[in-house]
Amino acid sequence: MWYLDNINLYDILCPHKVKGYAEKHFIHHQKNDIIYSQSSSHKKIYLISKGKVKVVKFSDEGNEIIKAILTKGELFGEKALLGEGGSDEQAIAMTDNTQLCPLSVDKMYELMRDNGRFSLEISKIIGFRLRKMERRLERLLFKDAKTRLIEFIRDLMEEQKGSHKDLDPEPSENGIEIKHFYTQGDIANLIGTTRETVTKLFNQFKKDGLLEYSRKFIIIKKKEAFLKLSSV
Amino acid sequence: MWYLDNINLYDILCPHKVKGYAEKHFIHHQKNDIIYSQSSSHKKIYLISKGKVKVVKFSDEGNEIIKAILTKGELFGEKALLGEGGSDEQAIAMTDNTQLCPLSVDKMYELMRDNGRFSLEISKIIGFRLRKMERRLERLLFKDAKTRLIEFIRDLMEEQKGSHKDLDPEPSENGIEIKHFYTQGDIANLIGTTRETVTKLFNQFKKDGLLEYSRKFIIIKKKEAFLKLSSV
DNA sequence: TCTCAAATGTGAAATCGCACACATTTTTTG
DNA sequence: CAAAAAATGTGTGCGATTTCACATTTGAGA
Repeated sequence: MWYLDNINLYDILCPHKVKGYAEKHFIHHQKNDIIYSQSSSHKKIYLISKGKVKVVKFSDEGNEIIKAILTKGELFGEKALLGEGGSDEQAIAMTDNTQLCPLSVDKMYELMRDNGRFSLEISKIIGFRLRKMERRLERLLFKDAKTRLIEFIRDLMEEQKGSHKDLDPEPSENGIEIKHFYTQGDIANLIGTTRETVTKLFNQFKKDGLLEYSRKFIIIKKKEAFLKLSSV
Repeated sequence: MWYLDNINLYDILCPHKVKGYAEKHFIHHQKNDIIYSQSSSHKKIYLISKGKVKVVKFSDEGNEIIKAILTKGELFGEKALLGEGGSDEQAIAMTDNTQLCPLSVDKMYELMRDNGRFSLEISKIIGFRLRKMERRLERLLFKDAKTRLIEFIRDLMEEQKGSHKDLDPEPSENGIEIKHFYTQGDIANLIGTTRETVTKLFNQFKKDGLLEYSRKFIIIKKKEAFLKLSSV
């Protein structure tokens, strides 16, 4: 009962919404809008109700590191809970008509104080994020670029299988179709390599008849053979 | 008031301890004892009251990845809160006479439900861990091994400055003395390089008169020059 | 105090994937 | 629909690290 993996914050925030957080309190953003950058000392946490959001950080040298790409039902800006000293993290809307439910840190504290279930869910969300980060780090440390790409795709596959249990995730006709919204550059960033390397790997896979790549879909033709390519 | 960076869970757990968690409920471990490995389906969270604990994960190939090295006042095993599906993480005592205060997940939930302040602190602890992980990842992505080592040492320096405000962290006599308990192998693991590379870098630094290295101490001779070595 | 395993030191050879420099294709936007 | 901007495709040289193979030192435990 408490051990649910799929958290739905809407359920928890619903009563909160009712108590005066009507529709008009949602905020909307267009593609590439900056929702916040740390410099503007933001003190809000956001729950995504529509669209996609990219949380990034720019290193001193101007490199972009993608911390997370989030969609409906997910939460970001939770670092505001930690108080000052945050890095210059930015949140950017990736789609038009991105709809967010903003919560001030103070409101957040209030909710956490009053609602045990809510606090727990927040802890879990941050915990899951930590776990994901650890996986990313682990791969970066021990696997080569090819393996990292394969595991990234495998994760995509499993996430998709998890979220739409109703949909058949495996139309045996053409292979396994994975819907996605990453550019090769994004993928490169997430797995810690260069865009060029990702491109070359995808084309290698394609040439070997293992998968098809397009902007919106990855189709795994030969799952077993593909997964087996990972080093060790 | 809520924005305290240094969290002391003892303050929060004290009432809890009083309510029946007397001294006898602490558990003790000797060096290299395995406190838990995920396989044993542990359902506990631990607060360290004495000693040091290393949380590691072994990858499929048997490589060790150090997730965290923790000391008094810090908390681990919090992934138990997330429910099943954890990786095969292990926690190992690094020192003799390591003293821990174990809390069952259920007790934890109970505490979190009843005590808003407590929940918040837990969220913050996990949040700080996440932030640290992100820093580690960022460095790994964009900095070379030398820079990573320098920044690792700088972090050590700052942590030490932060925790003992009473102690003078800078005996101008010889330089800045940093107490530590890492082997070069540990450091290599934490910054994502090989032990050999760390050795060579330390010796390079020593040769250049920038620092002294020993098992227990690192002494920064020329802080400015040393920090300036990092690439950009 | 002696022993032995763990930690540290060092060099030579091998290499992954990055950086760079473009060409081509696709998508967005006015 | 045309023009500009993003995203993708591809080759080449190079360089920071890894790997491997040992030597030496340290310190914990018996």
